[in-house]
Amino acid sequence: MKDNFEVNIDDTINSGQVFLWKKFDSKWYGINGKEILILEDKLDIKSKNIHNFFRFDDDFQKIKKQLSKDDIMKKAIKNFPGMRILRQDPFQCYISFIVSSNSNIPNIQTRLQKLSRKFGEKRTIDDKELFLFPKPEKLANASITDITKCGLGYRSKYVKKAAIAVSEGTIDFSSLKKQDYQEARDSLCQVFGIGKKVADCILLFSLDKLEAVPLDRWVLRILQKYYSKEFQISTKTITEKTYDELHDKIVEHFGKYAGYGQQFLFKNERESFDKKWLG
DNA sequence: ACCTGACCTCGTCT
DNA sequence: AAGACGAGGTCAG
Repeated sequence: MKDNFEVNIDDTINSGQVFLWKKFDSKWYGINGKEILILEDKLDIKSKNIHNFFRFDDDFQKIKKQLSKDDIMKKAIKNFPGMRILRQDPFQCYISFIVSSNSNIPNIQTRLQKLSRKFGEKRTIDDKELFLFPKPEKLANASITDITKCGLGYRSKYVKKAAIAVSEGTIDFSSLKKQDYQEARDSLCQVFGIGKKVADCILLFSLDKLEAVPLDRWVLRILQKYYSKEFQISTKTITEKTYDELHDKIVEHFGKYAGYGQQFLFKNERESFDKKWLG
């Protein structure tokens, strides 16, 4: 029996992994692909969807214990002990992070909301109008002009091409899940608009690759601030090469659940700067 | 191989 | 109130 009470829903949703969530009164309403999830203060872990989404199949205590290699990480875990990594719908996750590049959370959220409203199916639940995430075919057939209307800017062509790759079967998420981390990442990086960072987000948040560690501006800043000796960080900008070198060092230090670790550090640091989450 | 600049858009700050 | 700034990167040269 897993510790349902230990999950902190607010911290989990507001940790930059999901964007299509909104709180009405005390309930969270969220879109996960073609599902709508509604969360109250207690999670119904008997629900297959909830069990899967919150990764109750992970041994969370063991993961936290394995990650606790140093004081910085211990403190981050202690501050947000109920934050989990979610297992998202892969296509939604894939598009979400393609759209995230060179942007911020409020902007990402707006873009995804507009995309869903324009291209997703409408559902009415509890008097609320919600839109499912668009299907791959729908985005693949959309015009660049219409996608651009959702505020994606130069990312519009990334989204269209990426959606085509999925609808044509060039990208197949169930195969990627079966591949190992490196192999799956290489496949994702073939897609126009996906670099290593975005690939790592997709792998960690939807394809069960817990050793994926997205190295973004924040994580870099965190590593420079607290781990500069540990990981011998010299450069300020991430290049193709330094990305992989750093990643290897991180996995070596934190182990195979390093992705969870990244999430704790990210959440902890951003909270200390009082950055905005979902609005 | 590496490095640098450009890039759409929008919320936020001044 | 208008204008500048920068944000969970990626691509092209």
